[in-house]
Amino acid sequence: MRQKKTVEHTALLVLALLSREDMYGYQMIARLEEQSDHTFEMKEGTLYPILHGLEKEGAVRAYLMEAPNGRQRKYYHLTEQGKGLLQTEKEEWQAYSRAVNAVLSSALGTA
Amino acid sequence: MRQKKTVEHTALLVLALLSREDMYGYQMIARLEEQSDHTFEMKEGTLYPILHGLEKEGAVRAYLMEAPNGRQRKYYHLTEQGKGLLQTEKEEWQAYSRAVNAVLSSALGTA
DNA sequence: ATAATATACATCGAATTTCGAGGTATGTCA
DNA sequence: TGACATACCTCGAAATTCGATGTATATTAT
Repeated sequence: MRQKKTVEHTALLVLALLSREDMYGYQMIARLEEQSDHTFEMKEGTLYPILHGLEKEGAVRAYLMEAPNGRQRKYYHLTEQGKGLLQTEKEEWQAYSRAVNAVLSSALGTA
Repeated sequence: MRQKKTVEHTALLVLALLSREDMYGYQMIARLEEQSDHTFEMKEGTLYPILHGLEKEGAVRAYLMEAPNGRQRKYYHLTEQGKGLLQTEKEEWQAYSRAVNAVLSSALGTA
């Protein structure tokens, strides 16, 4: 049904992660898993296209950096525009979440 | 990324509505809109296929009833099996919601 | 009386989102 | 040297929702 645009919460999660620090893809998957207590297991086939989309929109900026061991990593940085997007999507999530809970709380006690 | 099965919360909303009383399709759309403070605007093209699916699964049972004005309506009743499904999906939603909030709360203050 | 609107059901193709499977390459460890 | 983890990527398939469209009946306005 989705309110206006989308309940595409995956991008929201990525933006939230990047608001703390620059990160690379593989790292995001791991962070999401720990921070969500193993509820989220985002797949690479989901994440990479999202990152590319956010980059195209100007919400993130990518740069290559070498890890201490010599491996090449692609870090993503949240732009000012991305911060705005995060704010918007966060509010959308809160409205969505509030609405689901409102419907649920009027449901009869399934424990 | 979805935890195990699905974040298909639409069925959850329908099941929650039916836990209170039997309802017909058109009524559900209206109830969802008011109970969610206009956040949800479920479309008929979304709802009817879901109802048919839930019926095939045995979560709801349909019956025809004539409205006081003579119009024919198709009411849906939540079965015992449907109550079990509601319970399961409710728990899934709670885990999902908790996880999103956990990631968000560790994000930097976007107001 | 008639036209417009609201109610009420339904289906179908298109768009969006996510996954699963597969591919490439490099670093580490047995 | 082979196995495994890290790290990036793409593509087709599956799932979900919407928009459009169709049918039919009741209500309201003209």
